[in-house]
Amino acid sequence: MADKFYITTPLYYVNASPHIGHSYTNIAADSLARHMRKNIGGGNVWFLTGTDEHGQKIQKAADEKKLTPQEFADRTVSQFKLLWKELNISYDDFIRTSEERHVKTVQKVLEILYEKNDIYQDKYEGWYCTPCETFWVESQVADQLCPDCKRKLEKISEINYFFKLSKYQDWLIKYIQVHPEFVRPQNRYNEVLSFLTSNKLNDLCISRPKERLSWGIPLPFSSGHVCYVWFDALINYISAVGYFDEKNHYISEWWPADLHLIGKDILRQHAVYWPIMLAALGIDLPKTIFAHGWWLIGENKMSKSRGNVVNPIDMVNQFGIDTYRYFLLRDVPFGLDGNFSEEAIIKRFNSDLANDLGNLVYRTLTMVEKYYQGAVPQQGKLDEAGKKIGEIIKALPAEAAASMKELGFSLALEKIWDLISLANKYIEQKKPWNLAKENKVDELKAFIRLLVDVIAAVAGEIAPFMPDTAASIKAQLGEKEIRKGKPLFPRIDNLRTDS
RNA sequence: CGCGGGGUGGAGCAGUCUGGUAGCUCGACAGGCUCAUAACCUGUAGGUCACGCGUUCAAAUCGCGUCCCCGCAACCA
Repeated sequence: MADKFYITTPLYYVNASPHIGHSYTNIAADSLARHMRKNIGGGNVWFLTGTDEHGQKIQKAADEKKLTPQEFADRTVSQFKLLWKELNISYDDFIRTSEERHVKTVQKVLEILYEKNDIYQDKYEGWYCTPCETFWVESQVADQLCPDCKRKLEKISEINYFFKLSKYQDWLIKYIQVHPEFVRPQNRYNEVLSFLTSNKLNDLCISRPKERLSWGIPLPFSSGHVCYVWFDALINYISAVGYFDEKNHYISEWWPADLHLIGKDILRQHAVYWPIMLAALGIDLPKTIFAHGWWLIGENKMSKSRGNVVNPIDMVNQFGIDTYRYFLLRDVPFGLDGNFSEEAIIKRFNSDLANDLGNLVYRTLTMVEKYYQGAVPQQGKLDEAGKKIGEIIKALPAEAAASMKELGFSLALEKIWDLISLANKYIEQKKPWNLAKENKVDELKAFIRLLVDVIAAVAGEIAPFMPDTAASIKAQLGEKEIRKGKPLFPRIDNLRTDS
């Protein structure tokens, strides 16, 4: 039974400011966390996010700004925290890989695996790509260029430590085969499985010599090395919510994670390295790793070099928090890539938020004011169409929950909007202004009350996605008397094309 | 023989696995209504489902082939 829900986002690398992609992951995670809190109780949900702060790139970036790596990281961390506040991200914990609790756990993990001989020392001779921080074996390299980035590789020879990924490859394949829910969506699952079955895993080099990199977690068994960032970073998921006891058993009230939410670019680390690390430690695996898609800017990939990176704060300032959250979760099915543009946001804003939702709330409350001086009437006898809407209201939470279970944010919102649209149609059908003229008192009362019930239900269901809007609607509905406010989403006038 | 995604009314997409009236949102046009944010409701137009061949009683959907588009340096969700 789902009596607890532990959800994580990736730890964001602090070498640059947050962008739309970071915000996408956290908004999705936040909506899910809020949804689950509603369903299983706030105390049963744990939502973790944080930052990944070690490694060469951070050290380099810090050097350029004449800061220590820690000072540099602190600056970016405050940007992330500010953004999460702006976006109403309700995380329960924020972990930084530079924190003591994390460092200690990583070192413990290293010790355990070293004692177990799953980490071994070897002389590494081969090719190293400094910008990528990646090792390559002879067979992968052509023309002394990095297979990934095509830049020149360095030939190096040094003592390093390796984690025995290869030992667990067959085990992992079997595990994934019998756990179809381990990686989602389906295409990513297929991708991982085919990668595992068609390649032989190399052991993972998990150390970096200190002379090359000092900004990292020191290996407990070698004073000359620090830990490779990915190996360090993944451990956050357990270092944040538990500890190892004297017998090296991992103790946690939250682990295993129910969901690791990630972007599609970091699937391999999460679906291959991480489960093997856990298996080697004798720790349960997370239930599901879900890799979502990317936002393309117009038709292009977002990239710093193209200079088309979208700043989430700008979007929030321009369109509002809830509009931004709604757009990201509604416009594209979770898992697929999407096209981001201001035009697309405006379109969604005007049609879904202003015309459908905002207008329904506004027109309904106006009728409550006009016909009942602001007092919401009692429920009454409904016609067939009205009864049907009543049933849909009752069924909506379960409908939305079913979609959310599959991380179908877009679908869940569609279902909510189906009700909104139905209500708008029903108004047209009942013509309340005629009921009022014809003095059909009971029918009008029951009708208006149904509309209010629709709005209340909608407010309840959109709360995980648009917390402020939901709160505003609830406030406007009031206790006994409504307190109508200004339109929730005043239309954005397209004619205004100033610069 | 590189890998992957895709080509469905003006735009964006669903449908393809499990063949059988081609659906949704936006846009356009017309009408209705007035409680409402020029909103809402109804209706209309618009598609040889990239192309060819094949399987089948029947193909957007299955098979084979062809063409075209996008991504595949780093940063990074």
